[in-house]
Amino acid sequence: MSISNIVKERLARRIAGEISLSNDPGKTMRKWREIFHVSQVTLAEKLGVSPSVISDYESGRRKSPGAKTVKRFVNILLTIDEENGGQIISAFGRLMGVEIPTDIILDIRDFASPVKMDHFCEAINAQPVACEELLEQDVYGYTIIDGGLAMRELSGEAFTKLFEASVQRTLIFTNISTGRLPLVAIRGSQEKPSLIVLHGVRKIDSMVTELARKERILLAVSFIEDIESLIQKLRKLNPLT
Amino acid sequence: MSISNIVKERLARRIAGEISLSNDPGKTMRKWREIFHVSQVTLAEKLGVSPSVISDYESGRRKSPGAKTVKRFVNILLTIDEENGGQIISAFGRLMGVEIPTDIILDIRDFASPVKMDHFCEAINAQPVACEELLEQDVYGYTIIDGGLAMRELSGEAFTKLFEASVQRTLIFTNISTGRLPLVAIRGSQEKPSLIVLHGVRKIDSMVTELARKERILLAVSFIEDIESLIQKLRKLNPLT
DNA sequence: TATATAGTTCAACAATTGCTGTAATGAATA
DNA sequence: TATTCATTACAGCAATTGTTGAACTATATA
Repeated sequence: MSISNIVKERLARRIAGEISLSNDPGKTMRKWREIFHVSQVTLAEKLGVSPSVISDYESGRRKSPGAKTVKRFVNILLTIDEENGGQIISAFGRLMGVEIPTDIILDIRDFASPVKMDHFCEAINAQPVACEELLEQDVYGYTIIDGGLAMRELSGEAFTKLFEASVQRTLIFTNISTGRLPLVAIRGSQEKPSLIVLHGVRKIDSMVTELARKERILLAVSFIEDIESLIQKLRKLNPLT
Repeated sequence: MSISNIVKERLARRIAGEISLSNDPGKTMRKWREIFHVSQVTLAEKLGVSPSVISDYESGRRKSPGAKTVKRFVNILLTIDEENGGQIISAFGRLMGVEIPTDIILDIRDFASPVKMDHFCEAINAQPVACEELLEQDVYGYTIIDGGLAMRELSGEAFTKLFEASVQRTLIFTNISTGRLPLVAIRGSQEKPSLIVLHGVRKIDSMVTELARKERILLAVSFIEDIESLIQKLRKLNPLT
């Protein structure tokens, strides 16, 4: 069994588990479909059903998909990703050594080609607040984290793993008040993200900007309205085709 | 969120995932019900349904349980275990740091009170082949591993974790040919099981017995017919009540 | 502005689930 | 051996799923 197959199976189990245990399985299915950047139409095609089926699930008209449906759904998503080179599977693979609950990950993506940090920040209405001199450099992907959940559930070890998986990438923390915790956690990490974006901060802390400067990480604060728009804007940035 | 709650949620996700992705969800449900030592009648009671419902799933008359059913099923199993002190949850918790696929674990149990190794061996028709002088000592539980799967899927790190989680317990490897790999993997581990049972070995290797002697682990070979009987016999050993 | 593309909503209907209750089987034990 | 206890098997019924297909709403884009 190849390493990527192991990652694939673990990811499959996690997605299936998350759907089955969700209070709103349809919403969770949508989340995963969107993480895999598959349209309802394409998904329906591959499943051999009409698009309305997918919509009915996601909108909650069908509330409790059967095990068979969940299985087919998960397998198709993973197959589609494999056909496209397995980018999403491998992005998750990097996070797998330590068990990071998938529900803290709101989105994850590798770019088709590098994106300049200033372009990235612009896209999500983010103001740099430390290490602005790095704005010309590139990032190769991003991970959006539910900061509140992460604060509560992630161990130090898991944080380290998250940073290691984010080299040359952007880490976006939503749902946080000051941004202290992630920046304290990062202190002294060997491997770390190139760009950290905070979203939903109430007040920007001088301690936080100082830490970012010490670690030489470009820190930015996004003023985009809500998390939904944040995800949408980034999806449109540098698509595969 | 307490540590045991995190373990509980991870375990829930895994079980739910395993059921949904299984080719035979009913069979997987039965497996987990049995690991938690719950009868169909008790489970049905807690779920507020008739026992035939459980039977219909497990026998395959209902082939594809809905997400809601899976969720209720998993939650009830975990709740029942919590009411009994959470022994199974914590047994799995010890295995959680490294992601060990749950399907390599055929059964896992902590005893209500210590069991002498010779009594343990007798119950499963096992002949000691190394360190027989330890037969008077106690074990506090056991884990049955699908050896074939473990060989193929477990990393060295995961093996170490498995041994660490098995201190003062018995590790039973089924489905193996020589038993070399687990005993090589154990070499030099700080923490290790007290008793290793091999089941299904074709020929017993002098290298294997030597390794066991060096590590001072009682090694035994079980001649019980099949894995099913092995599981059954052990279930009857030193039950909770 | 026409024309894709993505998604929603819903009527309709067969198949299956989710459930009860009862009868039957089997195994363990007083 | 009679009596539990655990499980199976199944008839039967309401609710829901799984499915199609058509009509409809956005939102881009040529």
